Amino acid sequence: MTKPPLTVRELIRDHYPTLTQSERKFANSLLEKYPAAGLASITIVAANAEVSTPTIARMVQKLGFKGYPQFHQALLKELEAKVSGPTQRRENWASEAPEGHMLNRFSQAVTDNLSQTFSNVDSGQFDAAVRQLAKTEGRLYVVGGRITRALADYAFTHFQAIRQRVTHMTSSSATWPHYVLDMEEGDTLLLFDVRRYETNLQRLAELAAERGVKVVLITDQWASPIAAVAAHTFNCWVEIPSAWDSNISTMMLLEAMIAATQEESWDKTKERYDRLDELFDTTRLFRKFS
Amino acid sequence: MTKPPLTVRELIRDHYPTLTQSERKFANSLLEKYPAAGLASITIVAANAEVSTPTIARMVQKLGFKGYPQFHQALLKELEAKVSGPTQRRENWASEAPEGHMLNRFSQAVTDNLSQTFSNVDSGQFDAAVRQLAKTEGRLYVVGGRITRALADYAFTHFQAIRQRVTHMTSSSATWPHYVLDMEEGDTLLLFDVRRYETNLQRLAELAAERGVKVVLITDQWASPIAAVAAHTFNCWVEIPSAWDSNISTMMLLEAMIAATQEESWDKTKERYDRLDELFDTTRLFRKFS
DNA sequence: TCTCTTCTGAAATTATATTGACAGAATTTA
DNA sequence: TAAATTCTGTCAATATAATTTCAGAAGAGA
Repeated sequence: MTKPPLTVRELIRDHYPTLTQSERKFANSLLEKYPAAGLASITIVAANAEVSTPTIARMVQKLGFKGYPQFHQALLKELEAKVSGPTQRRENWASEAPEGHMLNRFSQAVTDNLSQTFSNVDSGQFDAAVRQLAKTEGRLYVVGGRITRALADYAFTHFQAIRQRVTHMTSSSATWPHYVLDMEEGDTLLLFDVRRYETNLQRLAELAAERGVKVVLITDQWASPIAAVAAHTFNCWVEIPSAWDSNISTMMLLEAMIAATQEESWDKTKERYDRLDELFDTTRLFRKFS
Repeated sequence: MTKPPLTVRELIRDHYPTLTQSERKFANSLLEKYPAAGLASITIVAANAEVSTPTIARMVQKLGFKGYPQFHQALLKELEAKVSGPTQRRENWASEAPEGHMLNRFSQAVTDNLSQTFSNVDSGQFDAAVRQLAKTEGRLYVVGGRITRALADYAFTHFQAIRQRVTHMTSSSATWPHYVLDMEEGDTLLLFDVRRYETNLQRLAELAAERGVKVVLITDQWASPIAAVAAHTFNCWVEIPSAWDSNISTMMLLEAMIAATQEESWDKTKERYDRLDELFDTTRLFRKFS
């Protein structure tokens, strides 16, 4: 039988009647700013509650802890559990595959990656990057590396539908100088670089930055060296149980950017979409969706 | 002028490029359990991240703190501010972006899609498809449509690393007959088709199936008509708050398949990977990952 | 008011945390 | 491959934290 570990909050409530005046002073101060008010050193905590350190020491022993460090640790465990708790919500959507099946291992890794990636995006940076991507006065160049070429391609296809003046720089770096020649201030370079970082891409980014082009970099959690010259950098978590890296979080961030860019300039975009639809109907390339 | 107090998370993000390997080890462990992993004593924190205490001390100084205690205090201040702030019941893994922000709406939609997709995969089908994809006796053809071309490209790049005899059929359908001419029994066709389904792709699938080629189809939740001739069909949920469809779940399934295929034939694959690595080293195209 | 009991914090003691110096390991560069 | 650089952990020193002791303060009851 596993014992249910009481939270410190509950412990305090239980022992409150037996606490002395100064001890209550501390108890109140902790409950008010829980758990932060209990996570500093005993000295600081005591000063904040305006009591002496022995008071705190005696009280945590009353609560059942061996000493202040143990009490501190208990608070920390609680906090940790709270933060990592929701991740376990994944249980719901595991498929019927057996425990160690690739599908389940994979879903776990992907969930973690997405979670990490999301919580590390700075929404200010994101908004700024989106505004940059929506700037139709300048040209938008898109480029990726060996693996991320596919993502660049995906980005290109979508951005092309949203706005004008989009260029996909082919992955053959021999042609890049021609593009650089035409780059000018106000242009944007959307660049994908995940490990193994490519020196070609770095050169390209440096040249572009020199010419006043704003570089939007999408990279992995370890950050490509290009971050040094990029106007906006985004880190995506990419680790999976495999010899290579996953690009799902990268794709997710990219799609979020596309969606936001579209929203940013919906008036202009809507018309483009309608015209595109018409064209598809005309060419009969696609079946009508039923 | 009020100073904008950067969060520790932001500080880490800003300094990440200049961090050393062990410092990143700690940075990752902290970001993973933020802020709990940084609120114990330097000794404990170091042990948890599996680095030495001086490493931590050096790093927090890099971040701009005078010493570990100052760093600890900064984390605590953040925690305190968060608890007393208005956004107390923040959604689990949403970033710090406001409620209705695109990032948060997007994360919700993506989570739902992945969840749906996962719980609708039949692990038997999955395993069977993987076995088919790992069959190196036959040739593996990969093809996608207007949007999914990028996914096909991604699949091609990875499968090419894993096995021999892989062909990416370009999206220009004019060239397809040439490929079909050479298709024979035992070959595999990995095909992506999401709405709007493309008639070209359907023709192609029918022709291939007639010739005894096993078709592995990755499509959306409404299923492309190609499912009728496919040996294995997988449905991916693709709806997001946008005028277009998301391909994150599609990508996820694809990556899971690649990972499983690689596992299936790891003995053969490992050697290919090593050789590939050597080649990259030789060409110096990529930086060594540090 | 006095005395007894209980509580509290100053100070001393002990334990632990933090930092700095250094040398070996790992990595990059020539 | 060898030299130079950078990184990383061990160890010692120093500082700080936690605990214990104890004398005085505060309150309760007579």
